[in-house]
Formats: sequence, C-alpha cells, structure tokens
Amino acid sequence: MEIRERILVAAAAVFAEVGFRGATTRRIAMEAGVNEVTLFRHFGSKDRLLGEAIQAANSRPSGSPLPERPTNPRKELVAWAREQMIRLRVNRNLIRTCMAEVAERPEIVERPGGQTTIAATQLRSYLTQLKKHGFTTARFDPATAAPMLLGALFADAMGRDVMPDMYPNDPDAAIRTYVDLFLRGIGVARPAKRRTKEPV
Amino acid sequence: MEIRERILVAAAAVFAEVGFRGATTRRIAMEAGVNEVTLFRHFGSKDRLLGEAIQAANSRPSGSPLPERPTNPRKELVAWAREQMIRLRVNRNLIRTCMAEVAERPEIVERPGGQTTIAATQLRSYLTQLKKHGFTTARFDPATAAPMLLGALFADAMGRDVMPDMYPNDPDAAIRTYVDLFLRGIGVARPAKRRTKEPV
DNA sequence: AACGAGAGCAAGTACCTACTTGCTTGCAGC
DNA sequence: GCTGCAAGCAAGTAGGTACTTGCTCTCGTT
Repeated sequence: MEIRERILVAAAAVFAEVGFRGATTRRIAMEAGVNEVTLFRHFGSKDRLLGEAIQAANSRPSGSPLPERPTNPRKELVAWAREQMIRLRVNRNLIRTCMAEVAERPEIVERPGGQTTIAATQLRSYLTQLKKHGFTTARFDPATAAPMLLGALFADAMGRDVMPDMYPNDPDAAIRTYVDLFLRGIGVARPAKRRTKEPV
Repeated sequence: MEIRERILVAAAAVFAEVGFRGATTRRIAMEAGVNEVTLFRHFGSKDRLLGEAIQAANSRPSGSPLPERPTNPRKELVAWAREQMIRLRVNRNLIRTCMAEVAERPEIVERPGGQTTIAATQLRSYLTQLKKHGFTTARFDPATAAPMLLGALFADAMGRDVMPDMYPNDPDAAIRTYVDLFLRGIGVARPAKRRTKEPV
C-alpha cells in the first residue's frame, strides 16, 4: 500500500474513533506508521487530510442492489437488508462521529448519508415494482415507506451496542423481523410467494 | 436560577454541540455567564462537571406513557410517537454526541438510551395488551417488534437534518406513516377501530 | 558514482487548555 | 462596623497541539 493511501486509511480510522479534535496529527502518524511531518508533506494541513480521508471512507462501494424485477420479496429484501446492515455496522463509528460533528464542520466532515440515500432510492424503486407487479394492492407511498425499514436498520446498527436492552434478539433475527413486519405493513403477505409461482 | 444549575445547563449545551474536547472550560464559563474559576470551585474538574451535566440532561422526564388498556391503537400510538419524537428531537444533538463519545469515555458520557429503553418497555407492554384484547391475531413478538417502530422514529429524529433526501415527507406525516405501516405489520387493521366501537 | 526525491528525526514556534493561586469585591448576617 | 462566604479578575503553570525548519539517510534513476 502506498504511503499516501496508508495515511488516509489511518486518518479515517482515528477520526471515527475519537473525532476531529481527538485525531491529533501525532496519533494519525503513529497509526499510519509514518513520521508526523510526512502528513504535512502530503496533505498540507490537518483539515485537508481529514477532509479527504472522510470522503474516501464514505465512498466505499455499497453492496448489491435490489433486483429490478421482484420475484421473491422476502428473500430479496432479507438478503439486501443483510448487506445494508453489514455496511452500516462496518462504518458504525465513522457514521456516528460524522453525525455528531457535521454541524460544526460542514466543509470537512461529509454528511454521512450518501450510501444510505442510494439505498433509499433502491428500496423506493423496488417497492414501486412490487406494486406494479401485483405483489400488493395496499395503499402506500414507496417514497415515504422506505424510511421505515431503512430507519429500523439504521437505528439497529447505530444503537444496538449502546442500547442493548432495546434489542432482545440477535442481529440477524432482528433483520428478518424488520423485513417481515415491513412486508406485512405494505400489504405483501407471505403467501405472495405462492402467487408468483402459480402462473409458471 | 442558581449558579450551579446554570453551569450544568451550559455545560450540557456546549457538550451537545462540540463534544467533550470542544467543551473547553472557558467556553462553558462564558455560556453560563460565570468566571472560569467558578467551574472548578463548584465541580473540581472538567470530568466531574461534564459527567454531572450529561447525567442531568439525560434524566429529563419522558412524556406520557401509553395507556394500559388499548382502546384506539392508531390514535394512541400516533400521540405517543409524537411525544417520543419531540423528546428525541429536543435532545438530538446531545444524543448524537453521546453516541459518538460513549465508547471513548464510558464513565463520563452516559449511555444515551435510558429514556429510549423506557419507551421500548412501554411499547412492548402496549403491544402485549393489543394481543390480549384481540386487536390482532397475527403472530409477532412484542419485544422484537417494538424496536421496529422505535428505530424508525429514532433514525428520523437523528438523521433527518443530515440525510434530507431520505425523508421526502414532513415530520408529522412521517410519524403517521410509520405508525400505520407498523400497525398493519403487526396485524392491527384500520377497521380495528370499528370493532371496538360496536360493543358499545 | 552522482543526483534527486521522499521519508525520518529532532528541535522548535506559537497557540491552546485544564487548572491553580493570590487578590479584590460585594453581600449577608451578626 | 466587622466577619465570613462566594464570586470575579488576572496572572501563571504544566502539558498538549498543528505545524515548521534544518539536517540526514535511503533508494531509484541516469
């Protein structure tokens, strides 16, 4: 790995753990295994370094999208939700720190919602397709329903470790519960699976 | 207001905005309108001051509980969710900052979930009563379903300002959407209202 | 071998922070 | 009026931080 890349990764990791002020250049240098002055040779200032590091960390590719044509809503949504949850958990500290610091430093700390907005768009489209292909006839707006499932996943990922009493079941069981409740909430019943198989 | 109280309120406000390190004793003193040395005369150290301030701020009374006996689930849940949302929004910065900093400073920064755990317990009981009184015959576990609604509310309160693209409707409409989807998800249909009225 | 680039090392600068110390002032109670 | 208490003010201490500067070393290229 190139030194510059190593510095960026170290800076994002330290920031995620101890925030902007706690991410001293000394600490970042140690984490990256370089001399402190090297940070300034590559990036000029702490602001620039952390701005780039946070942006790079928030740009990691998201997982597989939902299929354009739904065939098995529960299976597809559970699989997708699992990937979203992994992404959220892996980035939990970074997301939490960005949320806490974005108001104070909008030019440096990127809004943490980029990937989540992409997920919301995907889910919205998927829900629209569910309606279009007759998996549900219930009345709901995909755009306003999507935040329900995403919100539950987000809160679980961000809060489970600090609010353990609120989450009595294990993480994967929780995902299945959220998806099941959500699908029923939007009128997609379990037997929907049989309905798609019959025309075949 | 007494000086000591003024200091605690100021300390919590500054912490919520700029975190532990950013909450310099100079800044807290200015916010409280006292001399910096007064902080130390009352609290001895910055750690002690912020520990007490955060605890006091996190101990604000929560809103009205859900009724022990459900009569109108939608109405009752919407009203309750509104109150939860107000609480979460008022404390948004504090909660976000506590979540970001609790891992680094567990003795000082209180886990932010006290009131939320109380809410989860209330909702759990309420859902149990819904089942008991026949508002739903669907299969779901109140303990694992509660985090779905609470999570959506929590994520909305914590994330709406930093992830506006994810929330297309206004906050109150969103609350009603979450409650509607949730009730349907646990098998409480809208007509449940008529069912409770007929015996009268 | 010579040169240039990049990184390490050490020392230093200017500023910031939690906290201390000595003194002064204002107010309440006797 | 006198005393004690609480708070303000100013100066200071010891440690920390982003950043700079001057020098040295290593490695790759010509």
